[in-house]
Amino acid sequence: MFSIGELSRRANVKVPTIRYYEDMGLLAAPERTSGNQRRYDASGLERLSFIKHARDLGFSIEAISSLIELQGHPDRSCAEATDIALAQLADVKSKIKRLKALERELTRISKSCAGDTVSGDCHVLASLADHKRCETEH
Amino acid sequence: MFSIGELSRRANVKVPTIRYYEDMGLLAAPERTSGNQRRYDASGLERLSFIKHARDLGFSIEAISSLIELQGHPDRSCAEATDIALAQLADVKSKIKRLKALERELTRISKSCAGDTVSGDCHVLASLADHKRCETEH
DNA sequence: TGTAGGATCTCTAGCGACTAGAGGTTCAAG
DNA sequence: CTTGAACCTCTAGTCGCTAGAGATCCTACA
Repeated sequence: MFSIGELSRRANVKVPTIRYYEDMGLLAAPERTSGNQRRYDASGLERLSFIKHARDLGFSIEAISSLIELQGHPDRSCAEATDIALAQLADVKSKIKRLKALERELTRISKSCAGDTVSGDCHVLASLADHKRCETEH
Repeated sequence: MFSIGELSRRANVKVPTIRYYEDMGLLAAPERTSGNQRRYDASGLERLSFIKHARDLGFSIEAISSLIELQGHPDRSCAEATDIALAQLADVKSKIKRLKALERELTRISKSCAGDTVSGDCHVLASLADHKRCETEH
């Protein structure tokens, strides 16, 4: 049995975040000492590590809720979990696509100025003012 | 002179967002009719288009504030604008890098399950539970 | 056993960049 | 002059935390 601070160190998740996950229903409310402090065991750490890993991979709290729900029903099809993971993958892919378009445009805009002019004649500002100067869609 | 709704259509920015930009000091408070409604001219549209384009490129409100400040002082060096653009580019690049790592991991995780098992034996859930199964850092 | 002080508790508010809604007023067309 | 769409301000909600206040608890050391 260990404290919330110890759990925080072991899972590498900040203390207020742990309490937030409990409020959100991701983490079961643990036992308390007579003085009302939380005391966790290995299963609490395991659960929190799951959440942390999923958050690191960009899953929303809601998606993680669904995944945890599924864990609690080992008889249900794993296709649901795969669906959630695939949706997350699609989301990541579309973000990458969009960011790459921005990268191209920002590279072009940044290069347009040698840095030796005054801002009244600045191509960076001009490029931002006028979308038509853009070479790709974004 | 046109209304906020007309400005919204022309710049493709929602009405409440325009008012929000005004509150944040990005957009100058425009003239008002005797009935207290906002009336914009071409310069308002130009300014809002600048803001919209910069937001689309991922610049923060704060960064846009700085850029607008610079526009107001055409004698100052354009190097500041370039710096802001380069910082934004660096941010975009690092986001791409991180998302690509996630993409690899999510692809692997998603593929690990054919979808015909029950969740008690689901590799997606197992992979999320155990970071050590990951092939790359993320 | 007393005490110091770090850890914990709950609660509220703030972040960024909006978005939604309530309840009221104004504008423009017919 | 009436109708109703568009406008006004204000507050609260979104997501996933994070920060702070003020109070209580736990533990190690003297």
